Amino acid sequence: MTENPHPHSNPDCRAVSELLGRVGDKWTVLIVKALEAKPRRFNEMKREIGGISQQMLTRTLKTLERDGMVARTVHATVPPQVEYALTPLGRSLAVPVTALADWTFAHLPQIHVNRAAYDGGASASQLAALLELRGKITWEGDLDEMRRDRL
Amino acid sequence: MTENPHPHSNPDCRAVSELLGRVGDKWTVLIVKALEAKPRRFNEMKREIGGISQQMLTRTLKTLERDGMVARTVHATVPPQVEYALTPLGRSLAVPVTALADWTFAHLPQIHVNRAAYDGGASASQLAALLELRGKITWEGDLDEMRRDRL
DNA sequence: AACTCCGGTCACAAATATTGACCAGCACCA
DNA sequence: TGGTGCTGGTCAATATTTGTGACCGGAGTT
Repeated sequence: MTENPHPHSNPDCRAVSELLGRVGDKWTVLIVKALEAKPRRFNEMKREIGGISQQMLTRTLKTLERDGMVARTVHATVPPQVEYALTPLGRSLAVPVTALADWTFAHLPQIHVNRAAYDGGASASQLAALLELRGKITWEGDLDEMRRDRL
Repeated sequence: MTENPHPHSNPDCRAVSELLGRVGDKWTVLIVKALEAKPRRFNEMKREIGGISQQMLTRTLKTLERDGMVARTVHATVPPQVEYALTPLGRSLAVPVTALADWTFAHLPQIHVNRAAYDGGASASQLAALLELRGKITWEGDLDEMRRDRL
């Protein structure tokens, strides 16, 4: 309590952690990654990301817009198209976010093996063998279901 | 639809996004950052991070352990001490996570200005001026309260 | 004897995420 | 002329996650 000479002690932690919660958010990362390539329209992103609900997409985009990372442009065309693009700030965010996404992608198989091993050593070796053979998980959902059953 | 030559198209997206949800999680980031410096014990972390409930700390640590990023060691001493440390995988995760945390810390003031500006241009300029003068927000909670009032 | 710290777990309440329906306008197709 | 689908959303209800406070046993402290 009386001691906090740590580099990231309480006062900063609070504000940083709040922002981290948004910036490191699952959907935020995916949206930033998507917009990094090129600006997109609403449903275009929805389709590409896949698995995101309209509401979450709307909400996350609105938050990102508020934070000044995404610019929202309404083209008053026949069917009103709304284009989302990364601002300079958003583009600077894309750097660490991309790093995180790349790490995630690179270590995904390893983590699935770890999970299987943790959940029950029984079939873990088999799964590990499978992974060795295939180099990558064929359909990640299968593994997820397996672990859910065990939990 | 018929076109998805994108580097991160749907099938992978699902698995990646699930993992991103954990890896980019607010508490995960803070825990990894804390453990990056040195291994810690349970209540030690709880005190240092501050604002995390026991349950969330337990839960997050358990998840990290399952994913093989954190090693849990129980010292069967007089009061059983539990030490958490980053595994090699965890340490490799610390790299992008640190990058994200650093970005967050660096751009925190800017984002607070953006938010204030978005919420109501009225006091935004004043806030911006304040920020210019101080170089950093004195107490972030104040700004948060302001924006909450507006929403 | 009463209190506190250790590392949790449990049940419950509150916040948050996701689902699915719906909206209005226009285009395409038959 | 009516059915279908696309545009970018909003809304209510529900599922999931997160946070709260109490409790646990054992040991040391006062």
